[in-house]
Amino acid sequence: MQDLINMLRDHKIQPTAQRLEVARCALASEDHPTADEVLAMALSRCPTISRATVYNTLNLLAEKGLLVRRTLREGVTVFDPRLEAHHHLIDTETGEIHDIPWDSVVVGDIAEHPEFEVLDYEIVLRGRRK
Amino acid sequence: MQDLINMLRDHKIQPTAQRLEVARCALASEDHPTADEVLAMALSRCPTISRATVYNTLNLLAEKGLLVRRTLREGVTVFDPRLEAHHHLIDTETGEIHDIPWDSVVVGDIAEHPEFEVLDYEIVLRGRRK
DNA sequence: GTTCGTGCAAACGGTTTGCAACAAT
DNA sequence: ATTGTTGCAAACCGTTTGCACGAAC
Repeated sequence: MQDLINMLRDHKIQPTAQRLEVARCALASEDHPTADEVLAMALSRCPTISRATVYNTLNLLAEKGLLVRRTLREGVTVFDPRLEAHHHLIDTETGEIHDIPWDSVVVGDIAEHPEFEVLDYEIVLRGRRK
Repeated sequence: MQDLINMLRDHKIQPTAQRLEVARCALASEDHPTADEVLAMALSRCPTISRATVYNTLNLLAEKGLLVRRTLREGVTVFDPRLEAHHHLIDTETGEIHDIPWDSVVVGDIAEHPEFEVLDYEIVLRGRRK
């Protein structure tokens, strides 16, 4: 708890009750929650929190580098608390997003592109439960 | 033109004027247009076409396998007429999406995942013009 | 008392849907 | 006559924004 407060302070975010709750839910999540899913989680402990505050806070956390916004699902933005590079596997049946360690996919070489300098890449795998 | 009609017929799509125009715009596109971008293109030749028809037709074409819906941009679905496997490079400055040949990225090995059978994967590269 | 964060409601943008008019067979 | 397609408008859903109230320094 105190850790959370310090983490927010370190990133120049004033720790309020609502922000702490949003951060707690989003940063601890093993999933890749949408804003509405974070709202649902947060409401149980913080029954007056509003959708706007959740959106504002998630965007603030993303802006300050504590979360990453990702476009892995159609129509919604999901928030990813894992900051280390990794890939994603999307369950084709349920839509669930799972993290894949960076090293579990060996990318040999990315051919020089004549016009672009490649800064970053990410692999999206799709699969189904065995 | 006749080719287009046949292509639609082959996929059990009744070729109407509007559908031909949407197909023409979307399938010939080098870009990865959004529905609204297709609408804008289609309107010049087919001035009465409606947004609903464009959406319906694009979804129909995707359903029948002539187009692929992709979630490469936040908030919008883009339509991709390239059916062969390929990757994508997103210009971090402009947001433009470019196709990357499948072979230009050598993926060595995807580690066996204990719980999932990987059916498919795709690489999203991000970069900027040199 | 000023600054900043909150909550509500309205607005917004992309997308889907219900429905009445309309072809086409 | 039946079937399927169009265009409009309304609805929908995720997200952002304007604004007044309220808390904290």
